[in-house]
Parts: sequence; C-alpha cells; structure tokens
Amino acid sequence: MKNTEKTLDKIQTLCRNRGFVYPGSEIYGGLSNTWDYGPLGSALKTNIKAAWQQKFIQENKYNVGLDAAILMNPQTWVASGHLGGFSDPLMDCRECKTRHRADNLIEEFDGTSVAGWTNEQLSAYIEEHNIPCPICGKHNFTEIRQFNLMFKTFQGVTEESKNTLYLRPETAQGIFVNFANIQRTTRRKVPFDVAQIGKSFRNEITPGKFIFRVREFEQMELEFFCKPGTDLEWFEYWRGFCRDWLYSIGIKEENLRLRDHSPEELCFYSKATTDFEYLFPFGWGELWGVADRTDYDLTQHINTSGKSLEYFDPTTNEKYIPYVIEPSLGVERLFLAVMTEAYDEEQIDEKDTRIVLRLHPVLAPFKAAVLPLSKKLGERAEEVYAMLSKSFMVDYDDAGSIGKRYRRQDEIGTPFCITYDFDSIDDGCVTVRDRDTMSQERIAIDKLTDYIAEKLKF
RNA sequence: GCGGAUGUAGCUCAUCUGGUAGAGCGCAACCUUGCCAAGGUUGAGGUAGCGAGUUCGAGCCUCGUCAUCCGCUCCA
Repeated sequence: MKNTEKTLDKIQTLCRNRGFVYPGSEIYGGLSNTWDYGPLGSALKTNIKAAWQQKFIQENKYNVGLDAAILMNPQTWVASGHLGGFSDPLMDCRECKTRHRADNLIEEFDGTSVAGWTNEQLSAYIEEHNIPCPICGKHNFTEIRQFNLMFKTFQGVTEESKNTLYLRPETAQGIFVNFANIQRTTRRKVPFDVAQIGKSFRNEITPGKFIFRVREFEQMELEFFCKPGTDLEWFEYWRGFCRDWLYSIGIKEENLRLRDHSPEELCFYSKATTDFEYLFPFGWGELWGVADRTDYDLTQHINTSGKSLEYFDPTTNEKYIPYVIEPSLGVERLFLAVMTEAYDEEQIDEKDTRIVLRLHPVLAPFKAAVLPLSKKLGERAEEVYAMLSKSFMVDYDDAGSIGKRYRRQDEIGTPFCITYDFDSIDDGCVTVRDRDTMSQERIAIDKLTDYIAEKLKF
C-alpha cells in the first residue's frame, strides 16, 4: 500500500524540508495554493520539461516548438468559448449549505431556457417563482456570485474595462492562432504538430491536494494537425506514444490507466478523449488528456478572426481545415506522479527507516554527489566536483559521517555517490556507489564524466 | 464560498485548573571517525500565525483576521 493519503503528507514534508517545494509567500502567511519550487524542485521541474522536449520535439520529426505569449487579444477567448460560455452563476442554499448553478435551478424547475440571461434576470426569476433548493426543498439562497475561471488583468496603466485582458487559461490557443505562421515559415506539411510548454491560469473554485490542482500551472501541450479522416488513427498513435514515454521515465504500469471518455462525457467538439490517470496518493487523478478536437478550434478562429486558416495540400491540390489531436500534460501533476513513484521507505531494522527517492537519473536534480571520505581529502575531492560540474548538476558534501551523507543523497534522489578516499591519491580512482543497486564500483577519475553520461541515456 | 478541525524552535511535539516556554531530531563550529544514520564539547534558533479584548497577569479565556487540513459544491 504505497500510494495512500499518508504518502502525500510524507512527500509534501520531504519536498518542504529538502528544498523541492515550499508554500508560496510563506513569510507573509502564505497565499493559498501557491507553491514555490526550491533549488531541487526547480531542477526536477526543469529536467521533466527537458525530457519532454527531447522526446516530443528534438527526437520527433513531426514537431516544432513554440513559446506564445500569456496575454492574448481577448478575441481569442471569444473564439475559444472561454469568454462568456464558462462563467458560472453560482448561489448557495443557506439552509442545507449546498451550492447550485442558478441557470440549472431554473431549467430543472420548469424547463425555461435561460440562455443569455443576466444575473439579475436569473435571480429575479428564482425569487418570483419561489424556486426551491433541490436538496432540502427550502427557498433561501444567497445572491448569485459569478465565477469566471479566467484571471483578469489590465493592459496599460488605466484600469478601464476596455483594457481588460485575461491570463490564458490554456496554452493551446497560442498554438492555434499561430497555425498559419508556423506552417508557412517552417514549410511543414500536414501532418505536423506544434509543441509548447508554458504557464496557464485558472481560477479553480476548489484547488488543493498539494500541487495537484493549483490556479497557476504549467502545461506541456502539443497540437497535432492532421488530415480529416486520419485523425482517429493518429489519436491511437499519440496515446501509445505518450504512454510509452511515461513508462520510460519511471511511471509504473500498475499505477497508470487509460480511461476513454464515454460519448456522454465527451465535450461537444471532441470526437474522442482519453484521460491518462495516475494512482496518486489520494486516488486516481487525471495526469494527461489526449483529445481529438476535430477542426473545432481552427474553425472557431476562422469564424471569429475572418482569416483563413485552411491548409492547402500541394501534392493533392486539396484544401481543408486540419483536424487536431491534443495531448495535454500538466508539469506539476507529472512532478507529483514522479515523486510518488520515486518515494520509497526502506526498513533497515525495527526503529530505523531510510527514505530513498528512486528518481530516474535523467530527472534527478543532482546526477552525482562528491563525498570526500575525510575532510583532509577536501581539496582533491573538490577538483573532482569542479570537473563533473562542467557536465552535470553535482552536489558536494563533506559534513558528517559517510553513511549519513549517503542517506542525505538518497533522500533527494541522487543516483550516484562518488567517494574520494585515501587510495584515490595513488590510483586516480574513486568509488561510485549506485543508489538503487547499492553496488560499488571503482572508476578512474578521468573516465568519470563518460561513465555518468552513459548512465543518463534512456 | 459553506461546515468541521488545527496553527508553540527548521521538523515532530510538550507546557498540569491562565503566573513571563521545554524536549527529541535537524542545523553550525571544533575534536574524534575512514564506505552506509558512531561518539564528545560548544552554539545558533521562538515577542506561541497575526490583531484586538477580558484580566494584576494569556500560549492557555473571548472576538476578529490570515493560513493549513478534511468534507461539500465546481473544474471547458
């Protein structure tokens, strides 16, 4: 029973104590659901993103990268449907403390269509018809509160409504609005896709579960543009591709499941969607969504902007709006999944346990730690450290017993510990201890960089 | 946002019915030690989340506020 609630506490504690993740703005009493990634956490995050970029951009012939702006012309959100369509008028029942959507209350009460109604109209209608709470049957609601999931801000120094902008609630739209630019400048032929890592912001009503659901988060997304009719084939392709990548960075099969959305569950524009769910300490939670979004997004932008985003296929002389397959992954969620997967406690004896973070070496913040067996060897050991740091993130620790230093490194996921001992002066070798196998190997110092580099390959 | 619980040193906690805060671990320095949490000496670190009130006196009582955890509502 590894993935339990208790494990989340332990992971959170480890994260805070060892410099992976701190509560945000802590000295001012914090700011709810914000987290700051410390020295080790930022390194892990960077490594996760780099691994993704390597697999999905560098090694993939279909992909190009993009880094679009967070602030976008508000028309973007009109086209995507985020402005207007996703702002829920919510009210609470004072009697039974439940929350309801005002529009649903009316529609479920007498079937009246309330599309386009203002909050005043909604609440007047509820008063007028004395609509009861569907849970307790009483009629005692708070006033309507509007929950728009987009963060609002202003461009320019005056806070006028005409200057209102929104922090993007998803990175995808930056890709869609650049579709024509990218296709033209890279001379890509369909199929191809655009991959992007970036921050998104959503005013979730209920964030929580450590870094699982936060209001500011980072997405690793790609939009794969393909010919209509080939989309389901490609959908399958990406599902497998994404799954295999997760396995390769250390996610275990038994902790991952692919859940296909039922027809009723699908968004109205989506032809097929699969949630990759990971067995987090609090239960199964969505990690990665792979969706066939059809030509919905591009069509919306064509209609709203008036610009043509059609693709002309020069080999067949066909014109069409490409279909899109979108695998969308949250960096923080993968961070948590990776930490959950890696977290291990080894029972040494009745009273003694050892925490080992079995991170894939590619993801580990430090690839190795240089540990002089005695402080007298510090000068020589630091030379080894300086050499390795040219190629890798390396730690150096000379405080305390060697055993204690091994454990410190085990806790932060360092795969290799390098001890410089008294023989090293004569034979030019150091001992490399492997975190997972606990085996020790004598390696020549001048071969050390290559030795570690070899271990870092997938 | 609602309901419940919580908030004392970096961490885990103690402080008897209100009388000006302690331990273990961790951390730092020195000595010792020479491959998986050794030992010794010394030391740093808290206006008890914050603010107000009651009281001769509050970490302990009251109110407010902020934050965290659990549950509910929601998640394109």
